Amino acid sequence: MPRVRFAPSPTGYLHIGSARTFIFNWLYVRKEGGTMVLRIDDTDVERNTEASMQSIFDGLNWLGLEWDEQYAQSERIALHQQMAWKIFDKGLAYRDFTPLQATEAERDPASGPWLGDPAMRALSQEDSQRRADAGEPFVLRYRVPRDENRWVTFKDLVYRKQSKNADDIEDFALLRSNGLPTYHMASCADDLDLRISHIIRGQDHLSNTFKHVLIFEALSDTMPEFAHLPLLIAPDGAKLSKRKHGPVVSVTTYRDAGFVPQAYVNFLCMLGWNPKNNQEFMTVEEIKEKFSFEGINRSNATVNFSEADPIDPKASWLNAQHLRTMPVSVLAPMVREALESAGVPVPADDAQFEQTVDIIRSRYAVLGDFPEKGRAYFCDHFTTTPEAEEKLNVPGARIALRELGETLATSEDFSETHIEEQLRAVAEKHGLKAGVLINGSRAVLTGQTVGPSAFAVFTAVGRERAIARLLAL
RNA sequence: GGCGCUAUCGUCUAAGGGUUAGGACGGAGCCCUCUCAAGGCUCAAAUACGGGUUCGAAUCCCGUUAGCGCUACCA
Repeated sequence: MPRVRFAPSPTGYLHIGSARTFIFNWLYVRKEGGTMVLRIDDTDVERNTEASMQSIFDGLNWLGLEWDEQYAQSERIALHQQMAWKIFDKGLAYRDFTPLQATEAERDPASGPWLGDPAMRALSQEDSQRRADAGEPFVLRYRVPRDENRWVTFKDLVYRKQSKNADDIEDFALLRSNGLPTYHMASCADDLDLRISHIIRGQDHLSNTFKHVLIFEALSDTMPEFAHLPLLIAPDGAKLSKRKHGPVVSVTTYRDAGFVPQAYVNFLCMLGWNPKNNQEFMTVEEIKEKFSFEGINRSNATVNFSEADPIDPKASWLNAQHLRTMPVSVLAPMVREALESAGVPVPADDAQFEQTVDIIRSRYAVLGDFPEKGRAYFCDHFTTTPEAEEKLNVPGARIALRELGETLATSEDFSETHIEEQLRAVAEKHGLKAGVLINGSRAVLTGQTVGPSAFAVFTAVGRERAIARLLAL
C-alpha cells in the first residue's frame, strides 16, 4: 500500500503549483488505495504565518480532496535531531564550527563550487567534542564522500535514471547552529518515520534528491520512490510569484472567479499530464482512473494568463464544460451559495430550483453568471435591457403577451408544448409573427434578449412568476 | 561560474525511426437557429539551431543556443 505525502510550508497562500502537486499525490494514492499524509513543513519558524496555514486549508477544502493523516513538522523536531545525530554517530556527518559570516566570505562562486571546509571535516572526534562541550556553536554537516569517484543515483518515475558525482555535491547542513534541523534533514527524517513510499513533488527538488538519497542511505535500508513534476511557469517564462504575477498564483483566484472545483482540478491535471487519448475534459473520477506516472511530462508548463485576463482560457472552457454536464444535484448547492453571496434570494422549491439551474446552465461559464446574468430566473428585481425593451415595443406585442398570460392562467398545463401552442394561437389571432411573441416573452420574463429557448424560459422562470410578469405588462 | 533538467502550432499537448506532424483552447469563416450559447464543418498556426547515425530522424547520438532548477545555518 503506497503512502504519499503533501508537504506545504506555510509561508504564503496555497500556490497553484502546490495545489497540483497535492492533486497528483491524491490521484496516485486514491487510485492505488493507499494513504495520503498532509505534513505541514513549518520548520522555518520565522516565515510561518497563521494566515498562510488558513489559506492552505481553505484551498485544500475547496478542492474537495481529502487526506488521511496530518502532521506538523514543528512537533517532530526531536525526531529529526535524533536522526541527525544517528548520522553523526555513524561518522557520516561532522561539526562545522565556522561562523556563518566567515562561511559566506569564503564562498566565491567564481572560484568554483564550495564543497565544504576540509579543516572541519578533518577535525578529530576529541577536538570536535571538546569544542562542542565548551559551547562553541556549530552546524552539523553531512560528510559527502570525496575523491572516490562515487556516483549517487536514483530512479525517478518521471525523469528516469538520475545520477550525480558526489564531488559535485556540497557538504550540506543537517542541523543549524541553533540545533534545529534543516529542511533536508527534517523532510527525510519524516519521510522515513512516516514510511512514505512515494515522494511526489515539484521538479525544483530534483537536484536536492541526491542529498536526500545520501540521508536515506545513512539511515535506512529502504529508499522511497521518487516522482518529480514539471513546474508551472508564467507566460514570461519566470516561475509564478505573487509579487510579479499577482493573484493568478493563488487557487483562491479561481475559486473567487466562480470555478467549480472539479473543473479546476481538471485544468491543473492537464498541465504536465495527459491521458494520451486526446481527451481533456474529464471528471476527477475519470482522471483518477487514467492516472499514471508515464503520462507526466518532463518540460515545464506555462499557465496562459495575461494582465487583462488572469484566467487561462482553457480553464474557462473546462469550467463551462463541467458546469453544463455535472449532475445538477451537485451543481445546485454551489449555485445556491453563489446566489446567497450575491444577495439574491434563493428560491425555496428545490425541484423548481434544480430545473431552472438545469435549463440555464449551458449558457454560463462561471458560477457568478447565475446571480449576474440569471438574476431574473430567481428573483423579481431585475433590470430590462434596452434591447429587450425594443422587442416589447413592437406594435401589438404587449397586448398579445398579456393575453397569453391570461390564457396560460386558465390552464394547469405548463408544459413547453402547451405553452408553444397557446403562444402561436395568440400570435395568429393578433396577426403577429410567432417570432414577435417568442422574442417578446423572453424579454418580459428575463429582461434580456439572450437566453434559452423561449419556451424553456417559461418553465425555468416558473408558472406563477411567468404569468405574473406577463399580466404586469 | 559549477552541476542537473528541459526544448513540437500563441498556449496545453499527441506521435518514442516511415503520418499530408494529430487533438484541444484561443483566433477567422461557414452551417444549424426564436435570441444567445452549445453543437457540427472548414481555415490559419509548430518539430530552437548545426552536425552526425540511418534507405529513412520531431523521434537516436554529439555540439550550440535558450529557459528553468539546485548551488543557504530558506523550503
